[in-house]
Amino acid sequence: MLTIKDVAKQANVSEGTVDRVIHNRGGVSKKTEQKILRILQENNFKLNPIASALALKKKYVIATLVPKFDRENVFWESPHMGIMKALSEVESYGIQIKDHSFDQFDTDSYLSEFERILKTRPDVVILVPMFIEQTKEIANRLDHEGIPYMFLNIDLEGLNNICFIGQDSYMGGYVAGKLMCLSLGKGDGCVTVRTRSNITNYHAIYKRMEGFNRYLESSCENKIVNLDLKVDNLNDTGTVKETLEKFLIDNVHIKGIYVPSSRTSVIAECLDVAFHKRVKIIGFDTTPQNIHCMERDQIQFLISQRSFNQGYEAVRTMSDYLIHRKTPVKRIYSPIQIIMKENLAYNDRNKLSFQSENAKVG
Amino acid sequence: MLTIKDVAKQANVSEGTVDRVIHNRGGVSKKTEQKILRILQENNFKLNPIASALALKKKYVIATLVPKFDRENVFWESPHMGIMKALSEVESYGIQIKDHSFDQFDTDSYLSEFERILKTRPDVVILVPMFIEQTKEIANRLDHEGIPYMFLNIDLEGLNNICFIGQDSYMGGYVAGKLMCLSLGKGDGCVTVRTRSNITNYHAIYKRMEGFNRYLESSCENKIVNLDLKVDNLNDTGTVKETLEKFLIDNVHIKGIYVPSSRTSVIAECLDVAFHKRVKIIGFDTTPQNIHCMERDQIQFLISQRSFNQGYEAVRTMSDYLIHRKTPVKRIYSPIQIIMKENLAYNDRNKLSFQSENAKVG
DNA sequence: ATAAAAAGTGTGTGCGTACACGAAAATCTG
DNA sequence: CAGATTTTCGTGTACGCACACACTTTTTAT
Repeated sequence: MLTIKDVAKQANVSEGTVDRVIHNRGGVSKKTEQKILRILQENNFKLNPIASALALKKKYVIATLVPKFDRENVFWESPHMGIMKALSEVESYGIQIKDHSFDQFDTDSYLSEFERILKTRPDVVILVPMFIEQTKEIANRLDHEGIPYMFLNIDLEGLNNICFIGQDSYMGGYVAGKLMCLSLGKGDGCVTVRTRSNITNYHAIYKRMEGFNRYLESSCENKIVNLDLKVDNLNDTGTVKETLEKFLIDNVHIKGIYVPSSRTSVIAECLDVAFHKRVKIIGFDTTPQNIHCMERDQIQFLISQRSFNQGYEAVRTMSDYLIHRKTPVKRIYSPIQIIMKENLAYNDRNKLSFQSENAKVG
Repeated sequence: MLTIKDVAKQANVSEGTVDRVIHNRGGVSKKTEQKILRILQENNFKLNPIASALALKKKYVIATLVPKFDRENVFWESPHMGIMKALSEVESYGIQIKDHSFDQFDTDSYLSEFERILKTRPDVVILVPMFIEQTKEIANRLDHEGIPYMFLNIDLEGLNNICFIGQDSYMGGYVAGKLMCLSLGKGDGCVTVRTRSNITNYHAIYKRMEGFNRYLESSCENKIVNLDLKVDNLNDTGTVKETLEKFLIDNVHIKGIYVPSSRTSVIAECLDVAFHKRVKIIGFDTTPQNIHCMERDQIQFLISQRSFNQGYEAVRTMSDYLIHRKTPVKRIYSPIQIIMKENLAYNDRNKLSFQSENAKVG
């Protein structure tokens, strides 16, 4: 492998001059520059990224703004772990992460946590744009301050984010629709369970419903009819159970339940065995609770989005952007994974191995 | 971040001594060692992997032995690209790759290429154990020479490989069985297409058939019967078409075709439109040809295994093993991905982005 | 006291980065 | 046009951190 020293020797200049040519720092005569560039190209010179990283003592700060996770809402733990995994890989390149979290049901906490971020003046921000209006405001401020930002998991259009990493929600719903059609027979129907508490994260949920309905209308041979059931509060399992079972008793042709959110397990767990024999549940994301239900045959399909990887890639992408000035593509779509009991165990190995690594340390 | 220098200062010894404690090189009195270890632990000291990599000028050679790919058998291109992608990431750590390939229908080329590998005396070998008997011989030789080796994509039991990376073929078939059941109705049947030319790669194919049959027997409500159809030579599309269409005409209840190999497209492409309306095809791997068929609704499902990632992870795992002495887990299972037309586009982004990166350069 | 083994030190190396500084050329001043 | 000043071009080198080998000092055995 050719080194800067070698190039310098060949060009009869010093290492410093070669370095300045490589990084376009100026202060080199055109003649020398051409000569050096020629040597670089002819030998297909590549910087040794290791040595480069070591010498580069510049520090970068990435701020993250991601919803809190807790026992009830565990989904966001996974991207957060991905972020931490990526951090462990890039921190020796001078990348620091200041992670901030907010209550996904409270716009104020979203904004106030953002204010804190601004004060620390990070180099870039990775955020989950949970609320539309507030995000517009935030984006505006960031544009004004000249701080680049990327959206994680949720996509909002018309803003100047340099990148989005996440699933195409519409197609996620579309795939769910196909799976529902496959699972049901002629004359069967299904129901979409909507929760008021999820209106905050309206965009993704809405797109998932839209895609689902579109498939049912356009491509389903059996002409399956999809009804709508509103549930007020998912934490009040008693009422959920009551509402749902009453609905199922009133509508005997319903053989499928579609839950366009990651809290599918709440629906699955409140149903009695008899109903599980009758209805297939299709939902989203492989949270521990959902996995638990799936293992016990209470959930038929989950559409998963490698959320661990989303966090991981977000940080890696931003690090590349900061260190190597590599502008990312505008949208990085996560795969639409179809998870069922039989392939569940082979999913998300990255996350699992990261967990066990950390377990060893702690 | 604490450095070796800091630790040395704290412990009143030189950097060299700290280094020897960290790497257990010996030559340090117990007293000093304890003192240093205490400081390391208390401050949760971690080596700077960047500096470490730079200082370590040891070179490692990884030899790979993977089937050739060409227009007819394009599957193996994908793991090979993964290998190259990983190489680009680790070559500055002193990792070199000598890649060797063999004809997957010719045991002699397998063995002779292996002989060449042995002569170069690599530090480790990554190989696709395509032939059982010959692989036993190879494994023996490697054991004898003390060269560690790992299996890629195909698993053979009872040998001393330090690791296997690939799919659980049995479960892959099992999942295919479930998808077949979902796709067919009561009274329908399906057929498994076997090719003689694939007997070489007997193991994986066999396991896929086994898993498929097991699902049909044990868990399929509709009691779908699976027949067997042998096809001599997949390259002779005329005969394949004839055999297959005759079979389908003779067995009108057959509504599904199961192809337990990556050359699913060959079957799909030889069928006339009329048959495509009637039968659903389920196969393996997202080769360009298979993708092409799927986009045109000629293939219903593909079980995919992230083969690009298999190659990638194989090299990364071995690099970790060589550089950090990190012993890998015995089996690293790839996900069992369910691919259909609707989620096809979101699959294997890694591979695509690697392709486009290389396109820019070339 | 001397040899031998053990313990510990000092330093050059890997490679790119960036700054302080030197040299040469170009521009300006009277 | 001599001399001073600025600009342009280029050099030299300390630094980041771990590694490993040659070397010196201390301890132990003889």
